[in-house]
Amino acid sequence: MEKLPILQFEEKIVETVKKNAVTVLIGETGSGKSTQLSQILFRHGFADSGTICVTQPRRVAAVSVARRVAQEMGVRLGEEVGYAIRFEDRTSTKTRIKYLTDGVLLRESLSDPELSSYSVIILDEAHERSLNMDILMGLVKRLVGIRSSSNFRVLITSATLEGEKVSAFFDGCPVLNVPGKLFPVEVIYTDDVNKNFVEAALKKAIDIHVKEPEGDILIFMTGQEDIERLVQKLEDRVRSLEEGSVMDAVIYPLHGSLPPELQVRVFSPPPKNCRRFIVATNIAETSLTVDGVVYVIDSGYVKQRQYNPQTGMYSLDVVQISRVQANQRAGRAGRTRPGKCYRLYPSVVYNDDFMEAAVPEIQRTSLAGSVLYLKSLDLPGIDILKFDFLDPPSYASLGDALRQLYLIDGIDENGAITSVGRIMAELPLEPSLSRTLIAANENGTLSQALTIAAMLSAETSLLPSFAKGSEKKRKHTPLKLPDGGGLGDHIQLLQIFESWSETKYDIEWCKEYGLQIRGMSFVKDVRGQLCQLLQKMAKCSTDVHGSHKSREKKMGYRNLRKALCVGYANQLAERMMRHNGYRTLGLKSQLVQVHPSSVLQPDEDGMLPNYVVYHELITTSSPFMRNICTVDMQWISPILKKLEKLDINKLSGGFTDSEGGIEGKGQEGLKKEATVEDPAVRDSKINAARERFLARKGKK
DNA sequence: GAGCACTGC
Repeated sequence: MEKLPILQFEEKIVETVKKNAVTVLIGETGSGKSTQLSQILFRHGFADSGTICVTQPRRVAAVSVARRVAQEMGVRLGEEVGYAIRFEDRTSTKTRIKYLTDGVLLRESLSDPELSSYSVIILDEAHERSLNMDILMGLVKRLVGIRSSSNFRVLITSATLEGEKVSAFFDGCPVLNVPGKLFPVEVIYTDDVNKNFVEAALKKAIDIHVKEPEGDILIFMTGQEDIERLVQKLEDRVRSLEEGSVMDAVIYPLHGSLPPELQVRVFSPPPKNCRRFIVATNIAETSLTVDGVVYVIDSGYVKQRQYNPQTGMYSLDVVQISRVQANQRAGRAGRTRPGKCYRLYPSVVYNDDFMEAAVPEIQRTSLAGSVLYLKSLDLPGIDILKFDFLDPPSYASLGDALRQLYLIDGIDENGAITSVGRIMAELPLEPSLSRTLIAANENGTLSQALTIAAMLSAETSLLPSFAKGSEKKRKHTPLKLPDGGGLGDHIQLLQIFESWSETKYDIEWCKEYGLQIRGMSFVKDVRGQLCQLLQKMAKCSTDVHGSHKSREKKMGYRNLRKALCVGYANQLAERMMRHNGYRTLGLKSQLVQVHPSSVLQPDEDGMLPNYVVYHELITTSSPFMRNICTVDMQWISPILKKLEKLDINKLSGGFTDSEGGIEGKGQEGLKKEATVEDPAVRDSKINAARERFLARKGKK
């Protein structure tokens, strides 16, 4: 085997790590950092006083890299080299090198805040900036100070463009560069800003197909819709080109909601003399690697989910990619031989408009869970509002998290974590669902609530075939699923799982009802894990098996919905007097609709229920509530009272040093947010850039 | 009458 580039730097790496508590390593794709770094340190005795731990952003990566390292070291997987991912721990007391997902490491720090079993922590692929990774970086930075007397070492690997920033965060620690083994990729820009990237991609792809030698083409689009459109157009055009003038072609869509058996098609080699067109989302950027790609076409866009802490609303927007992402996409063309990347945007857009890196998840998501988690760690002298993050979230976002947590009893009016909050933090669920479980345990409906929590955790992977157009293609229409009995989507989810469990988890049953088997077995696993955790925590007072099932059903699942109402205290809505629109009940009232996917139906008078709780707000074509459960008016009055008493300055307790508490800081928070989160600001920025570009072009 | 990008505990 050819020597991996990183091995030439072995001495340099060892020397640097010996002298420094923290080292940043910039390693391009193919440098071998994920498999070699741990082995290098192992060879030089860094595992003598503890385990070397390496985090990976994805489960499959943790497993496959561990397997590879075990093989290279000639040991059995699970012994000297092991891995730990959710539902699966293949480590033993012998383990010296341990691969795990960042989520698992974060959970471990709950029971061992100093992560004392590890002599070295390697945070791999830190530039992906997942929420877990950002919190880990903050925690690890603190550990470096606390464990300074020991030989505790930290390595952080990142992409080229972000390394210096990470180094600055770790007090200017050294940065090592390790080249990759990629082939050169020629980058070709367009002269114009393309209004329609589907058309532009079509033209470019056909152009390559006709003019360029063999090699597969990978095209980056934003989502299922534009992928299907482009695939259709490509098929039409390719068919019209046939009759011997060009080579054959096959066209594959590739995105997350594609059933797994269609996803894996891209891994089987193409027929001879046949060019493959793979039209993909950013799933092909990092998660899946397609061999044989020589040409990449990059639309320059990606679909991103963002959270607005002012309104509690999520939206899914098409946004410009970052330079890091653009380079990652280009790199996909150079894995097997020199390649070409066609960017469907001009170089000035790349240079002047693209952000260096994507907005990190910590600035795009609700922080209730993370804030609760950090509070539960009881870090002495650490105020969550002053926590040292690589990119701090806005004050608005932190304030929103505190408000949410207060309303569901996770923290008290002074912002201190409650005993309920501690239990919530132990559960691998969002706070609203863990609070629901606790309430359900108190009113005898825990078993059903567990099922709902598990179903919601897997929700997107359950109903794949509900997508547009697939109705017609399917051979038989699936049997009709339970409908929640007029009580809403949570009850429907419960009924679906219960029906399945009555068949003893029969796979055929899932097929008949059009449910994804993988999704359903994931639900079963999650439910099992939650049961175990709760039984361990409570010792006596849990009833995870549910002896009151039939009684609950007769009562219209009253206690269960009551428990949901407690957990979703921050997600209440009231129907408007004369129509079926709703207004959310909270600090900022929003006008929202029931999402069309809901099972909730109007009654004989054409009216929807008066009061509901919802799982999330999402703006697509307009603002919607997704996953809705009916509740009674009398359950919500205590919540409304609590809402009146809410004092955000008290909640953010201790954060009143100079500017009069979090409200005073709020403005700063808002401003900051506008630059990273507000779509309107982003759009005007794109337009301005477009104008700048056109003006420049006009001068020539 | 509308539609979910991608991960993870």
